[in-house]
Amino acid sequence: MQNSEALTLTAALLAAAGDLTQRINEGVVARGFEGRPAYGFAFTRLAPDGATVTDLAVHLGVTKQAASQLVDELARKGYVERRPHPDDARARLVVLTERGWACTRAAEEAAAEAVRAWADLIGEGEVRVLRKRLLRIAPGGPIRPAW
Amino acid sequence: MQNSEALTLTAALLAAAGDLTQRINEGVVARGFEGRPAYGFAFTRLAPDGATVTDLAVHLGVTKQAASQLVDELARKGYVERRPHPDDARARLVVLTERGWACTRAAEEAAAEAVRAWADLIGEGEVRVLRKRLLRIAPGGPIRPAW
DNA sequence: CCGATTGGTCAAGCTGCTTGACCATGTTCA
DNA sequence: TGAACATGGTCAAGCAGCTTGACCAATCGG
Repeated sequence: MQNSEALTLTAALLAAAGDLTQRINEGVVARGFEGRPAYGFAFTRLAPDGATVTDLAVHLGVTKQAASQLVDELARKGYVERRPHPDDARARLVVLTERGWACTRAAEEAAAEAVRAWADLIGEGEVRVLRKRLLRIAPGGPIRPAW
Repeated sequence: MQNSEALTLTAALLAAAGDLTQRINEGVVARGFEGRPAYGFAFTRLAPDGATVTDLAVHLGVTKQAASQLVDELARKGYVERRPHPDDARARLVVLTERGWACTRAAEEAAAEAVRAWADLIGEGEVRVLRKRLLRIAPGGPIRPAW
């Protein structure tokens, strides 16, 4: 492989990720929620049964202070609540509110819609393959701004 | 496709892009250059014959002020020079210095090395396919932080 | 040849992150 | 048991990298 092709691949990855992220956010906003892209990725961690700020920080690849600020923001907008942790009095469990669930569903819808546009370009099967390869390559990579 | 899979795909894209970007930057630093990931993407635009600040801004998806600041930074570190533009006295042509070329080559090497690690995981052919699909999907997407 | 456009910079401000300090609770082990 | 250390969380301050706004010089278009 020629050298510059590797940089091209990186640029293409960034472009694809940025494109998708942007479309999802626009879709969420269009559905009546205010937010920035980070919300969706936070939701995927909070979704099942909630998580602690530290959990969230690890998932997003930021400091716990940054995660705490994000939670503040989400709470201020009514998407999440901080509850006492059942097992550990130091910790607080961050859980989605009803509105938070609604926003999560909106994000999933918007994401599915954006991906559908890709499927029209390269086929649904190829999209699935793409996803599979990527998960294989960077399983635990940071879900963060790339630069 | 189930809804949440679309968000997973996005996360995987971000993770892969972030992973690769990080590795490249580390590789460049390890080769004795100081820099941040944006440099590499700037270089790909400046590489052949230079470019104007506005060109660079479009390529990176930022304002021309931001691009100008980046050029300041690159110039301060000796990677680029601002020259008068041959055809347009308003414009200035930003060109790579010898050190800039060296850093560009280092970035390409580091990128190739990082991608090689992927080839070990999914095969070189698959990497090529991946690149092809991505270029098809988001040809002119913004080369920018995703959120 | 004059108004509108384009390339570029300066200045100020803001957002989202970081580092550092700190407190409360939990865990470990002599 | 209790002293030392580890862990979850917040508050505060600072900073990097971007934005908006204002402006100047050069070019283009009628």
